[in-house]
Amino acid sequence: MQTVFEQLNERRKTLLGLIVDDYIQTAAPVASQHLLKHPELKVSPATIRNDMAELEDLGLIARPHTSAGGVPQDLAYRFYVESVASHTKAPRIFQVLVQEALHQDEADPEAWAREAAGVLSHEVRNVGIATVPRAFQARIRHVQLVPVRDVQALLVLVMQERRVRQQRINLPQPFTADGLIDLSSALNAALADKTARDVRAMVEAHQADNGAPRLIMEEIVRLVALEEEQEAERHYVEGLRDMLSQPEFTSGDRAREAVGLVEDTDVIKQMTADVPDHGEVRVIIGNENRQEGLRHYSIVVGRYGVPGYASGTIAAMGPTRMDYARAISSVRYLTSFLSGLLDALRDSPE
Amino acid sequence: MQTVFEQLNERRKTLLGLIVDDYIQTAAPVASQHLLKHPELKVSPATIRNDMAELEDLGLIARPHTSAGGVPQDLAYRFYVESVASHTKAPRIFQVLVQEALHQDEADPEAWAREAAGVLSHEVRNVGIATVPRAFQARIRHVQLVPVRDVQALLVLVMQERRVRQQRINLPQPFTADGLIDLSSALNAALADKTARDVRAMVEAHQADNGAPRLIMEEIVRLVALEEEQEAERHYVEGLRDMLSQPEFTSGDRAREAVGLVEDTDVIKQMTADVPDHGEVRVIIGNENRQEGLRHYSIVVGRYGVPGYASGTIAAMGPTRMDYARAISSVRYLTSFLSGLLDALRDSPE
DNA sequence: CTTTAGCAGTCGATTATCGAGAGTGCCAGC
DNA sequence: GCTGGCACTCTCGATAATCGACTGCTAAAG
Repeated sequence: MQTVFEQLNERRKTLLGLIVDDYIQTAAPVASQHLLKHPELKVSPATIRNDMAELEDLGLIARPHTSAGGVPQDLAYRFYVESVASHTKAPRIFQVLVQEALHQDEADPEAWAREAAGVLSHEVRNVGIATVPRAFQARIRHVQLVPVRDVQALLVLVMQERRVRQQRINLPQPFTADGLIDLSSALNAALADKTARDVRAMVEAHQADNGAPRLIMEEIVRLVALEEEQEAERHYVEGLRDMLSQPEFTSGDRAREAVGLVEDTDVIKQMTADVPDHGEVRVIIGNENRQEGLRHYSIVVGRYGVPGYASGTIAAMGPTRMDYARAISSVRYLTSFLSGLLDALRDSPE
Repeated sequence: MQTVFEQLNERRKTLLGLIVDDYIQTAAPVASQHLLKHPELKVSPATIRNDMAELEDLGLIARPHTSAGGVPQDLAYRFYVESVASHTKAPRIFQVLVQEALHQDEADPEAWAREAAGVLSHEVRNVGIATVPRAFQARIRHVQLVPVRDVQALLVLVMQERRVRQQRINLPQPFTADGLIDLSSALNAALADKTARDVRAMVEAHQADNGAPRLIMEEIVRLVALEEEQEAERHYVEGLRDMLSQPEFTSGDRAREAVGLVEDTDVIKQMTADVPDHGEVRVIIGNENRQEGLRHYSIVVGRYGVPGYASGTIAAMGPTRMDYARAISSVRYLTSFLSGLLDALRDSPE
């Protein structure tokens, strides 16, 4: 793949970059005459036409019809992302915006994710997605049973990285409020700092036991396991409206298709399932997507978090003709900023 | 307004009903010849044309152009809703569907709302909206402080109708886990069965006090008050995709407009703000909407709940040409079913 | 071998025209 | 008040024509 780009001389590389730039901005096939406006190109339109014919042969651009301008193909975007877009920095204004949006909810990772998705979608004028950070190995920090009624209680789990998970459970026998508090204390002593695996081992060690504690511990195992599973990732999706204002969605059919994709939680979940390492930003362009339906979309996805502790995902989704420079820099900035927040959360006093 | 309908003789009334019926199904202007298929009308097409001219004069139907069929206006839908649509019963299949969907989450009003919105949207092939039930006068059932870290805790409030509200709060001084449990017990003893007003009075009575308890109680007041306020209603919105499959949204612009409306939480909140009494179902048609943007939409909204105890809202939203009979019967069935669930929740053993 | 100039040719988009078909409005008669 | 009949109107789809934008190619120059 890389060899394709190596076949290009310098002029053709800059030409390709300019074509992608133009197309990203105008959404219209780029004509050779139009490219003359760029001062970098000190050649005649005929030369440009020759070069474009070459780019077409290499599969980098295509033409909607015989006498039309060039439209970048997935491969051209890949080139653009590798050579141009990755070196951009997020604009200062965006940085300030992020800081203001996220410093409001001091220590609430759930709110961070929501805000991040919103800010990102606005910035890239496409869909923004963020998952709530999830622990690598979920460890229990605190357990509490809150009475709801005598045979039902609310099980509140506070995880090591301060995420809170709650679940109503039915009790096998009535409990008084005091009884539950005692039970909570006992559970706490036994379970603090334990992982799902630990708890499961404890449950199995006491096969003979039954009654309330066992039932509750099984529920705890289930919740902690959920915490560890990919499927359980809570995510926020914002800015469908922004994406639909892009010219590729003027047709009603395309717009409807996009709504279907975004409303389908499976699609979103898969999108955030296979993410790069911390700090890295991955760009998935058009056909590189595994999912059929995303063939005309690109995704810029990054992971934030603290290695070995907790991590979440930030992604921008839009048509393949999206502003990669902006998307990549925005996602990168958001991941590093959120990582900082998470890190501070971890280091904060016990 | 009622007088307009009184000017119509029986035949014209059934004619109007049939026109609305047809238009709801086909989304195309209804021609006089097409109406002949209905056996109820034992007259010639010419007579029908005369009658339709009359309906047009009264503003009940309009024609897109001089030689086109009739399109019902808001007023005609109003007539249709009053005279026809209100008497329909929800089909058995739908009832079973609702029962299955809602019996899964035994005693979780939050989940009920989510499921209800989804089921409704599917049934009416439009957007379904449901709010989580909210107490009339929020009463505290139980208070619990769960340690998160030494200067931060999770305040969990269980309300009288078993809704759970949680909020992280910062503590003015470090607390141990045991200290928080003691504090929780004290708070519980003092606050069980109290309303926001009660708590506020207690706070004011102890002006001199300060420190943790006072701070926490102020937070409790805020939360309980939120519980009582309209703005705090959590709601679920489902089925945008279904609505966009309606023919009025084939144009990209219309589709985009709809997405904007649904993504705008303000619009949804206003929609569920002014609701009818328990058991009643209100239909708001086109221009009857207060909000400019909803001029071409209708909303079928109902309240469920137990009077004097708690209530929530169920609504279907779609283009004015929506299946009112189906929407009204579905909303009515859902409200009564959810009311039953809530009632059972209240009567359940302490 | 690369670049340039010029020109013919291609294709999409827009506009115009036309005919068919659907459906109404109205008039005259029952 | 209802009906039959007929002329008129308007939309919709197909076809054709024109315009303009751009390219591809060829041949000459660097």
